Amino acid sequence: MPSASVQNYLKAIYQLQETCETVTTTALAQHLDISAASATNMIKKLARLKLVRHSPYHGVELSTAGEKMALEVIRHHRLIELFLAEALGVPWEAVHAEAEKIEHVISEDLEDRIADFLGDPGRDPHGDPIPTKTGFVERPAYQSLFDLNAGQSAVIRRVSDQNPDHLKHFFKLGLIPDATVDVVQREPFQGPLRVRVGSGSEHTLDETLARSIWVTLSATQKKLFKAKK
Amino acid sequence: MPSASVQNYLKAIYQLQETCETVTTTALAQHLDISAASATNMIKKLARLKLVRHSPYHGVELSTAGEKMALEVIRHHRLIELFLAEALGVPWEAVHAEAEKIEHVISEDLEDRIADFLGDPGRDPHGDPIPTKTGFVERPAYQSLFDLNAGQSAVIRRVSDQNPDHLKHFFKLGLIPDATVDVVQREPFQGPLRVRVGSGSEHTLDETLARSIWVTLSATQKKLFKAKK
DNA sequence: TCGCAAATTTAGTCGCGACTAAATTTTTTA
DNA sequence: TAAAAAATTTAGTCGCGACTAAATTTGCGA
Ligand SMILES: [Mn+2]
Ligand SMILES: [Mn+2]
Ligand SMILES: [Mn+2]
Ligand SMILES: [Mn+2]
Repeated sequence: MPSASVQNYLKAIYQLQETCETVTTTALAQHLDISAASATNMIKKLARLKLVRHSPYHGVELSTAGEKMALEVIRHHRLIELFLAEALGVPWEAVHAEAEKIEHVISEDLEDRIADFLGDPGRDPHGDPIPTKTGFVERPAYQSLFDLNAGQSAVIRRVSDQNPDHLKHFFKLGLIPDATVDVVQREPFQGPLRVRVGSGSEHTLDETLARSIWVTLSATQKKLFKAKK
Repeated sequence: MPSASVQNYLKAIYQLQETCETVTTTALAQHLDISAASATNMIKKLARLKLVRHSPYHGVELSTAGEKMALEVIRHHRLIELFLAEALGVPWEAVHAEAEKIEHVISEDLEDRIADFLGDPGRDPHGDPIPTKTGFVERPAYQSLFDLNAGQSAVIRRVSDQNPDHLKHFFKLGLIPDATVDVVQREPFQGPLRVRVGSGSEHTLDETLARSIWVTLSATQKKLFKAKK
């Protein structure tokens, strides 16, 4: 039974590993909003516990045990998010903060009951995959909405749950998992993006927002892409 | 936002005050399963925070602010117990341990949603009254099942949720709030008690068990009592 | 390749909430 | 009512997880 702190560190390292192969002390510190010295401290502790491999000055990497533990916390987190949304109607921009605390205090039995209640769901409200009890998790290769070109059409698969204000905005615009978006216009030089949501309203998204949304190209698009080749 | 420790101490003091007027350091320490020195330490901190009045060597008493805070935690605890039982089918002997941890991490908004979901309930699964949001709580004058005499009939109002094994046993025997019990036989000298549950099976309860069940005399009994006078 | 800036680690400290051992106060009992 | 016992507080320590300031290492640009 690792402390809530250890759990949060492992989760953070896991999440950072999803983008960068090796996680730096500074990245970890920034992600958790603590000092770099504190991060070093905990990294050394995690290394002592064989939950990470630490190459001093060069970064940190989860061990098999560490990754397993991270996935357990993430499973708790995402199940709780979905449960709060489904059972209690907690709005999707609020579930993350709530789950961030509850994830550390529920028993395995409660975890199982929640999973059962939800029918063993595969995704949390933001489209993030929920790891299985056995520690397996999907790693779908999505692309950022920001990387699309004008004229392309895509299906939203996941949105970042880090910023409640962004989430609220996305919800209002209908930018939620499974929604269809067409890139109407694309400004050059990392400029903003104009999208049509479903077959309805059009909205402008700046880089930060567009980078918080991950999509897959819709079927017709993929065909087109193949044809070009 | 007081720490979970502070919350647990306040709750413990509140619960001890329900029986003894003034709470001793030792009683508090035993209740929380910590050393007396640790209790003294925290008592001094709570006194500094104006949450208790401390008369050194003589005991501790909640201030108005301390009682209010205790009731907030207790409200969380009992709402969570009932919610886990109702929404997820967590058995009544398990809800207490689970709520003991979750009570410290839910937001006010989540508290409200849970209360709403449950229809603003008055009692937790063990029959304990749930304080209102405004800090009001019933203080019904029940009597212990152990204090009844042979021939008396009563309705169970509340059972102690402290011991999961006892709770499991009570449940198996049908000794739950609103059940009717008749005292069939009463051994002298604090001896065990024989009761009929509902109009069904008979069971024997020793002192500890019988003292964990609180009842009100059933209507007919009260009449009899009046008549005698 | 050298020097500098950035990243990282080390050293030392703090608050929290626990502990044990010892001192003190209160209560009980002979 | 004085001594013994019990309860309580004080004194000092510890692990945890944070911090700042200082030292060290790394890597990059001139
Ligand atoms: Mn967390
Ligand atoms: Mn999420
Ligand atoms: Mn608690
Ligand atoms: Mn209860």
